[in-house]
Amino acid sequence: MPATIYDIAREAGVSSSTVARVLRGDTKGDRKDSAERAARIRQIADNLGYRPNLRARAFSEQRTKGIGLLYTDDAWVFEGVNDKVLQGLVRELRKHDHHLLLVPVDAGGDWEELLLGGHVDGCVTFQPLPDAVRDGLRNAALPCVMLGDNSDPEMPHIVVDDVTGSYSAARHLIALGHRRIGLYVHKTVKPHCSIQERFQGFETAMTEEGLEPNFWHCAEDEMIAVLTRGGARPTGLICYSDLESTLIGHAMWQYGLKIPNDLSLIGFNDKFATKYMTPPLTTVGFDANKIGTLGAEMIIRSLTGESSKAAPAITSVNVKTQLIVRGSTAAPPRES
Amino acid sequence: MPATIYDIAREAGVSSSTVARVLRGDTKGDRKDSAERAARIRQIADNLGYRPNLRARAFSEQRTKGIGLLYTDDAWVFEGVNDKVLQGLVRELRKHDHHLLLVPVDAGGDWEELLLGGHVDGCVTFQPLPDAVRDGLRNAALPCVMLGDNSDPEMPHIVVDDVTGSYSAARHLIALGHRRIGLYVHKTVKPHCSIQERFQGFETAMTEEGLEPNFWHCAEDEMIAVLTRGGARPTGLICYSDLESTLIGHAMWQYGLKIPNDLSLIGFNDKFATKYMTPPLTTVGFDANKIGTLGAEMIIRSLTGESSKAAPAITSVNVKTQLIVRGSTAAPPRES
DNA sequence: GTGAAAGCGCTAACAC
DNA sequence: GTGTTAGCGCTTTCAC
Repeated sequence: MPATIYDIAREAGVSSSTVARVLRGDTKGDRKDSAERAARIRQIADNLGYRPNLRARAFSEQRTKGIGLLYTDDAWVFEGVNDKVLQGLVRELRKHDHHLLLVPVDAGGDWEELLLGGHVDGCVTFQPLPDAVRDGLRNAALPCVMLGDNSDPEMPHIVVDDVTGSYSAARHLIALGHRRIGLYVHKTVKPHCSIQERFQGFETAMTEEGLEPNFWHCAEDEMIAVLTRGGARPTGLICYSDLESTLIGHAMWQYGLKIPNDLSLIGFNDKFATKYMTPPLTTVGFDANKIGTLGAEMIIRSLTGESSKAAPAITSVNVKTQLIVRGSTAAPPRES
Repeated sequence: MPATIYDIAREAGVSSSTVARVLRGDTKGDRKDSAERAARIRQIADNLGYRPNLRARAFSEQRTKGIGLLYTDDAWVFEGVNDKVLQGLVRELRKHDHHLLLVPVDAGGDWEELLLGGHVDGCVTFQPLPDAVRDGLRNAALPCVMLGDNSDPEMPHIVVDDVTGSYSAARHLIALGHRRIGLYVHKTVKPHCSIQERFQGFETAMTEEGLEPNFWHCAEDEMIAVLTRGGARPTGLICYSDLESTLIGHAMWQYGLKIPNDLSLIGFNDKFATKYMTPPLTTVGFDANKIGTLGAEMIIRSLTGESSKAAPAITSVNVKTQLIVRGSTAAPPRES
């Protein structure tokens, strides 16, 4: 049975409130006798191996210091760059004495009791939330920060500067001499802001040059069929993420086509493995860890409700992207 | 202000315990008046949007239904196959009405208060724990299950059948005609059971054939130097994980050497991307999701303390491996 | 600076 | 089957 403040109080011959205050460090140490008493209390606490009971504290303070990470798609959370986001998020939350809970919120997730029962003080999301969840959070007035998603204009969010990212990717291909360039999104990626914005940057670059912004949102087979047909096939392809790049790169290899000779390929996210692809992948990177760190700060801030002060709550952050040129892009093949 | 059982009790004109009982479903419904009253209570609870306060419940029940995932190395948790383990773990825990907390336990993790303060009922680990953490858990009598690690013989664990996995990998290479075969572990991988056991299976296969079980535990540069020297270099390499395979495969490509023509390569873990490598990687796979699922069941069981009954507590599970033969292995080059 | 006491919302033991 | 009551261990007020 772990020691409580009462055990300490009894042994020290003081009241429990004194113990609580001392252990909280809420004592000035003006008077000499007080300081001595405080030292003794601390000593006793130490001897007894005292740890504050966090369940009791949570009950009393009416908060758990827990943040829920809400998600519907397992693969999306752990694959790709989101692992880095998650790392940054957890670490930063711990610094602020908070912790992260993994909460699937889809059909089988059984999220209602957990979230609305007050087991978390706030949430963070990686993906657009199901409507039911969003309404639930709103009713419960649970603060929420969206990471890599701005599907709900009322919620604070952190997104990647997708427009600039895809713009620079397209520009890179154009500079190499490509004219038939496409943007490819796998059909399993649900429509959301990132797709739109990556298209927008791409489109801008293309129309600046009077080129057609080809767009595909389909299964890989379909995309591959387009890439392997003769004649006016694309010579450059910007992929929505490194996943598409992997699939396409692999298919090209199967068809005996070379990257970058036959097709220049650009990915998105710069996940770890892409620099070891054959050839290493040119990709649009960004500081994923920072997204997590910033996200943690934002949710913590909205918990403490600093928004009411002079500084208004930060509601939108845009993380810069950077094109990382590696071996998967080159001048297009000569027209034969 | 959310409704409590007292609000419901007042409105229904009954006591709070009756409300609690009814909402818990702990009522037989024998008597007619009771059933009616129960229905009315449920109705009122519904109208008031009642949710049980989990903080209060946790305080009262002296448990949070939270399980901590303890780790020291961020990359290790989220990279590789552990993402699948994690998915299985979270989902299964949710089925049992528990949830998962991510808890870094290294120097900056600040884990003590969280774990020893009773904010979790048990733990799961992916890696050997720092001694301080292990002692802390033991003192606090916190149940713990180790996943993919058996460094502490006193703790229940789930491991992969590494011996058989590496044995079959070696056997595969031998059958293809290889004689100079090595096992490679990256130097960043700390010595632990998996390394030993993968070596053991490998060694057994090699000595059965009177071959030398070459072993390297070093940086990739060093390994690559060995692989690219002339003469008696290895023709087959079994890698500790898919990471090593990726690094080595990439280096071979840089040196203009072909896989599998110049070197047969085998990975471990069968992570998603390996089947899209060029060439697709032959690898030792296993059901990572199942490890998570089983792990969840084990920790839940140890929480409810079923071990005291007739069935003894399960303390060790071995997950089967399977060699997945793809394009990265072939007959060795002819001796020139 | 200190102590007494109320309260957080639920569970569980007990008397009716 | 129902109501009463006593905790759970902390925080927070309010006298002193």
